Amino acid sequence: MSIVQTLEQGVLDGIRDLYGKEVDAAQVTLSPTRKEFEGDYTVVVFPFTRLARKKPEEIGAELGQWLQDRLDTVTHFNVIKGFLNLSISDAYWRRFLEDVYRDESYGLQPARDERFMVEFSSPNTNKPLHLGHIRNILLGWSVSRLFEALGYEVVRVQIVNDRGIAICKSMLAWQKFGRGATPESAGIKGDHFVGRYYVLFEQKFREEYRAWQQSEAGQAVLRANRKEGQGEEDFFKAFKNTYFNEHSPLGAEARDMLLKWEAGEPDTVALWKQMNSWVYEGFDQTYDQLGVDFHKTYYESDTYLSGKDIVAEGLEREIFFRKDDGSVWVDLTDAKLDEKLLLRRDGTSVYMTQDLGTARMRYEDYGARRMVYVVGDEQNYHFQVLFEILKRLEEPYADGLHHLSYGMVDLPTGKMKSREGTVVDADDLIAEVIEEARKNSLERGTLADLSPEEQEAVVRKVGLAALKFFIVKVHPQKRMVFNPRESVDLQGQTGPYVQNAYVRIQSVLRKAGALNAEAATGYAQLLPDERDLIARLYAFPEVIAEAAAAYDPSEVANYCYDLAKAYHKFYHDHSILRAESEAAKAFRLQLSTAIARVLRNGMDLLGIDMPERM
RNA sequence: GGUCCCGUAGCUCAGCUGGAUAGAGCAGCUGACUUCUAAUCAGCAGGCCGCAGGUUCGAAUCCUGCCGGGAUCGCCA
Repeated sequence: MSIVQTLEQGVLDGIRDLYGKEVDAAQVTLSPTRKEFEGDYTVVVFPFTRLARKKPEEIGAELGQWLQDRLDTVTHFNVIKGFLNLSISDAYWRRFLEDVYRDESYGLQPARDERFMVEFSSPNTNKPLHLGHIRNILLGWSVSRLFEALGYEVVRVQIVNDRGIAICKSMLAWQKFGRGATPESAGIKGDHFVGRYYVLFEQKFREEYRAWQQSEAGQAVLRANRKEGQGEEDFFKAFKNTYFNEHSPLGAEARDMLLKWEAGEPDTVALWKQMNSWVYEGFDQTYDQLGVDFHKTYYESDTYLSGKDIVAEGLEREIFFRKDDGSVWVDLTDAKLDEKLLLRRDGTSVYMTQDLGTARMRYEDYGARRMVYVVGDEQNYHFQVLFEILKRLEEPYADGLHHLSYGMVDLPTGKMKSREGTVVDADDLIAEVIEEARKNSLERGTLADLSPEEQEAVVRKVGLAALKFFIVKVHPQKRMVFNPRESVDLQGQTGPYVQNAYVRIQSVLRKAGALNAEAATGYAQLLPDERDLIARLYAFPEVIAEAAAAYDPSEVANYCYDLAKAYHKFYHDHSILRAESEAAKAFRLQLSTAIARVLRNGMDLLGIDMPERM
């Protein structure tokens, strides 16, 4: 039984014994004692005043004495107002520390035979990854690591939107204007290369549209369709889609391309494969830079027709219904959701149809009864509906679905807008943070004796830590402001700050030589700072469990930061290698080793690597 | 307009299953490196926790209403 459980149980027993009353475990508030008071854990006794009919101070004193008398782990206590502060014995803490010291994988639960799927990233193939994807990827990766830490077998998947009109635009632009160029010939990363043609298409299309607006045909449409009081510019802005679909030669070509693709026309399919393969090469490089990978990639070109069988099945079971025009719907008004279209009247699927199909497909592939979708919060409603439908279909995994919804990433100047060119490119950003780390490292000169390759590895770890920590420390649900200047900061509440605590420990350990763990046993009287550090280590597994339960990596990030901060202070205030005794030195080395391990394991859950030096 | 999310220091964020005097970082000012990596530490200053009610021994935290910002609302994904 853990110390927290022991104390909780002790309080329940104590109340029963002292006052003859039963207390619900939920009424016991047990929290780490605040720094300014003496003690390790604090019980709030206010809730017991009513049933004991005594003053809080009195109850605190009686309960404290009761616990001290009966529990070996509680050595003394003090009562301030309604707060009972309990002190845990040094022996207990020392034993616990030894356990952590010996356990390489402290905090990680043993494997259990249960699969857990996490879907994240899920890019389109018409443009490179950007800052928004980075938040998505980091969240998805961390959550998958969190559940691995709980012992699940996690399957990481992405679903790539590789089809549709967007990629056809790129294909068409390349065909018309590319002159056979390749990423190699152009010296550009594949995803950026293809992205350029998408942009080029949009540019050519805009030119075409503008010319049309001035033409007789365009002006005639304007005269016939403009609304009362609508300016010419406003009209054409609103008319853009219609123009693309009904008037534009380029639009016609792009749609024609899509039809050919759907018909499986060999040349079109070959071109499509070629361009997408360029994109995937580019994505893989970016994923590699970020240190993430997937077990399985699903392609929409394989899945976009799926789900129709589920719709038919739902119709038969009268979970769905058909309207007079032939379209198929589900009525979720009794779950405070709307009616939702599942199949168009021409029998073609919509996004929801496809998602139903892929959900079942993935269950058939992996049998995961729990599944997390990491998708931006603009799709909250979509997932509410999707999950509700799957429940009504009584899919076996329906109760294990979760939409990890996250807020948009804004810039200090406002929203990212592709049209205004303010989108922060993922590759550029990664290069930038690494460059910043490199500059700082050179100034310090601490890596001078390492080989260029080793230096580079450190600089990469530091730069990426800055970027990743900056993003992952924020609660997913919140919109966040990404300040590029602050994201490359290496000081303060940052990834490198946490790394630095680890590096300091490694440096001390290198100088210490072989550790005589036996000697630590002689260190009887722990300092308050040492007790505080051990108690923090003690909380680690619980932090992981809570972060996983809340699908919230930021809890781990904040924990790591707090631990690193506490250690930095300890390091500053107390000498380790020149401790007052051999026992103290051995103990502090042991403590430092354990802290380094938890920092490394914790940051690993966030996808952040620790350098040995920096 | 309906529904959902957010609102804490100048800025970026913790704290939210109710508990002690609301915490960090950045920015500003002051100090600490011949001593284990100063990417560090210590200090100063900075707050009607959006507003107003309610519940409670106790509210940043729970409930209601309002204000401000954002997302979304049947054939885009």
